[in-house]
Amino acid sequence: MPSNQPTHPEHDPRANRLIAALPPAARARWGDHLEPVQLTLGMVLYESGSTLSHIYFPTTAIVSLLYVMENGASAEIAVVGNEGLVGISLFMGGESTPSRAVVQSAGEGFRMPADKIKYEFNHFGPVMHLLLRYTQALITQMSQTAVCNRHHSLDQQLCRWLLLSLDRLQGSQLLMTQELIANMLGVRREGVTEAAGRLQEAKLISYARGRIQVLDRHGLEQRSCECYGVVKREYDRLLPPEVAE
Amino acid sequence: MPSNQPTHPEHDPRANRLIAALPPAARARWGDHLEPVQLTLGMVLYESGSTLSHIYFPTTAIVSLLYVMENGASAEIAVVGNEGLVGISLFMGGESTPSRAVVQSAGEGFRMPADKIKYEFNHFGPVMHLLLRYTQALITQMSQTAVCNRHHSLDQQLCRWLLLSLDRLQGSQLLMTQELIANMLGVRREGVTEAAGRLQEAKLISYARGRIQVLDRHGLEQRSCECYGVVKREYDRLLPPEVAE
DNA sequence: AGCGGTGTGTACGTTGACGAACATACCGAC
DNA sequence: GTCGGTATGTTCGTCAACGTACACACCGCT
Repeated sequence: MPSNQPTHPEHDPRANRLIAALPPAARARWGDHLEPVQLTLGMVLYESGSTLSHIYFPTTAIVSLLYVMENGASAEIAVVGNEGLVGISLFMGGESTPSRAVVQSAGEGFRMPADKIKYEFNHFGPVMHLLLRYTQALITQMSQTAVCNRHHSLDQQLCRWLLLSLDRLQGSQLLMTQELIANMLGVRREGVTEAAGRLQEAKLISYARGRIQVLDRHGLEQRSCECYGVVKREYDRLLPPEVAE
Repeated sequence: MPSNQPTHPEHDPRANRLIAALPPAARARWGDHLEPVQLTLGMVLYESGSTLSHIYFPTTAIVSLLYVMENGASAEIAVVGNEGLVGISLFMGGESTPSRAVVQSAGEGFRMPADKIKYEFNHFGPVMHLLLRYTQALITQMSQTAVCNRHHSLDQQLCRWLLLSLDRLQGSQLLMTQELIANMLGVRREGVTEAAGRLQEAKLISYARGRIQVLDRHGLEQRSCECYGVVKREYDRLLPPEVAE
């Protein structure tokens, strides 16, 4: 199936909104250091506690930051797509985090060596400020995940999660088994089956064997909790479509 | 009771570990701009969406970052004491956040005007790096709150919360009603009563009318989930007792 | 055509937290 | 000492999610 897979025919870094928002001078500088990468389903970009070698900028892929507990259960902390980057700890100074980054939806992206991004961060104010604003948006997403885990029903959380994923993809289709979604949300697979069944019955989605088609995006937003909106608005506020140069 | 209340007889900024970790030159510079403040129970340091005028450095007080939902229910995102600061969005660039900062345990602290901290952050590398490392530790706490909300029992969460609070205070006593704890954890007050009753029965704590005495800290750690340890280790790793100058 | 693996659906009892309602206990002020 | 407010304790039915177990459906392979 090499037809519909965009096997990087001149893969453009600007497909990542963070890179697109860079000042032209910075984008020109980065060109040399950005390496296109295929991000395959399940690929681990970094492991809990490991020192990162690269920072990743997804374009068509989606990456989950998740924490894996001692007993093996997991919970998603945040999701990163073409609006962001994976590996903030490199420029935040910690070099590693207690979480893991896993490719949740296969696709492409770019990566940049650790030393290069650190140099950029430390020597160019506009780059630094852009990355920090993104980090603040990410913090909001993490916070809201905590709130959502505490107060909202599985149905609401599933809606939120579908919407967050949808925003980071082109089109209205997700390739994602219920098992995988359950791992992300940190719930039972059966629970996802039931919740998804209810959404399907309400004609909001239709799915079959790992292929979820969103039929009524507005309906999903209605059924979702406020968390989705809070996160979305904060990303829009902190990372406007075009960042002034 | 003016005897045991340290009504700032030469209140030392270095009681805040972040300030203590500053290079001497920076600490000297900051002296002029740090204003001692009394932080009273329930005081709101910033409100969701509001632009911050100051950044706060608690010394003996504890501040909760919490999100208040549309229906009024709340959930704590993170807790800040003498190891940190309140108002990261000032230097992260967002100016505001969707959360609220409330004084959870009365005490003292210092504050610094917004423009001063921004200037320090942007012009002095060591200051910037210290603040960013702190921010990463805070991110870990937020992430772990999300995980804990998903997977752990109220008993475990209460232990985690007591330990986190204890680490940010001197002594082994907390002044905190069960009602307040319930608001922080985002659970029912009755649930806290029951969980606290179990802890009391196990001789780990004793409390009476808003006064919680921790009797067996080690026991609390045993009963807590892994989340407490993960957060603690990450703070220790990112903010060592003395930061090299 | 048959087979095995993967993904999904359904059922059952259990449980931890919920919402609501109410009972007690303590403290300080008058 | 009484009173009122605040803090804590207890109960009861409800419910969403859990753990477990198993049935079915679909896909690609030989």
